[in-house]
Amino acid sequence: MQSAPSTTNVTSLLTPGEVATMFRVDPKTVTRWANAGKITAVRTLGGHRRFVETEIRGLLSTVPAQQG
Amino acid sequence: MQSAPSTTNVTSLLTPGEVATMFRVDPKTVTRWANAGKITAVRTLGGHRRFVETEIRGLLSTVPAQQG
DNA sequence: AACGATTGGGGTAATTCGGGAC
DNA sequence: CTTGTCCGAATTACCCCAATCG
Repeated sequence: MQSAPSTTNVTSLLTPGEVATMFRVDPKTVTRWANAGKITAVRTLGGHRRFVETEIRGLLSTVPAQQG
Repeated sequence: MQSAPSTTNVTSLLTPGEVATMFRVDPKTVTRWANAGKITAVRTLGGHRRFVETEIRGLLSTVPAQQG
């Protein structure tokens, strides 16, 4: 149980394209998931979406074997 | 371009149709293999399956040795 | 202010899912 | 025992173009 800092939040955000690549789907599909509330989306000031890496990786279950 | 996050999972995934074409079988058959646990399947948030390319390639040929 | 690339939104075709039977 | 096809429904992919991102 490591306590994180207070004011600094080191949350890695992924772009729709990144998430789309991880799931092998179209970026538009990731947008659909966000609209459906299936994934948490952080909106930029311009309206673009950013996704929490930890959440995405958590959704990417089954832990496929590492290539190599 | 955004960036090249090293933390991003670089696992290549294939669609049922892709795997079906590689094995020269019906996509439905690939689904049966996944249901039987014969192959690892990663599900999208919509329920569609994605298969690990390395796993499929390994199944296609037991030993991907160099071939004339 | 300008540039290249990505994203968002809407709409339609293609693919995939799930079950049951032969 | 395994595979391919049928049906209905859901999900996904690709088309357009304007806006946003870095």
